[in-house]
Amino acid sequence: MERKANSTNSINEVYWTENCGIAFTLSVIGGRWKISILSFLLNDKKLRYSELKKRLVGISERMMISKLKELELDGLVNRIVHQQVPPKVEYELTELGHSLKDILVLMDKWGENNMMKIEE
Amino acid sequence: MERKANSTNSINEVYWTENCGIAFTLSVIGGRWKISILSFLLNDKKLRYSELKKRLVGISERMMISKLKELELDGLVNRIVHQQVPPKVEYELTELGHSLKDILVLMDKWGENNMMKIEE
DNA sequence: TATGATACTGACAAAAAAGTAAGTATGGAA
DNA sequence: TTCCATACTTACTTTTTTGTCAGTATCATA
Repeated sequence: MERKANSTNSINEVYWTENCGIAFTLSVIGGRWKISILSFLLNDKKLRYSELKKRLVGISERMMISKLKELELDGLVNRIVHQQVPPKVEYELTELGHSLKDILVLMDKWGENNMMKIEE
Repeated sequence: MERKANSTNSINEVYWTENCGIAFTLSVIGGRWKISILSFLLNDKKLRYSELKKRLVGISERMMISKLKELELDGLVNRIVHQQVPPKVEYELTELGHSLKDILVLMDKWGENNMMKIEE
């Protein structure tokens, strides 16, 4: 979570995300959980925190919150808070989030088609 | 490099790459360097190890080799060895590698379009 | 006989990402 | 008055990825 601003690692990442659209896109959707979150929101339109968590098999509270927060900060998802107890918070894609649809669909197809060819 | 086969981390990754095309695709092109390597090979057709390295600003020998090896193992690049001294080794995309073109192009466009909207 | 060019290797260290476990706040229902 | 459900927090540990640095092999050429 804490990034060392001038580690070589960080310098390299910044260089590439600033100079390459693909690297930038990857920085936004990369990692273990973000694409799964985006996919579920793409299908289900709007989901409560707890509903999303149920779908994300294996995820921990910490990852849930931290990835949702990153996605929100990046403007890909909206966080809708209902003032009630117990709390109810829903998540949905923003327009920007929706604009990733083509990429996600293509990636899904490619994966489905080639999973069997590549044995990792 | 060494993965603990039954860490939760690894279990989660396996679960998602096996059950989700997108996650699988991400496992193949994710990380700091792979997409850059693929992009350069997509543009330049065929490149020597040293030529590729020059383009990959900031990369170390270790990362070069290890990422090239992974890409080769996954069947995305061909490694062409010329029997001569000093050594000459060229890398090019396979057909499978080329089939990622649409995804990479879309990702590039999306990144270029949205880089300014998202300030990280 | 030493040097140079190229494509690597390997042991180790730092950084980043992911996971664990135990909390907190709220107000209505039992 | 204690308990419950939900959406988080927080401090800490483990795992994974990335980077550093100093090698190695080959043979033609100087």
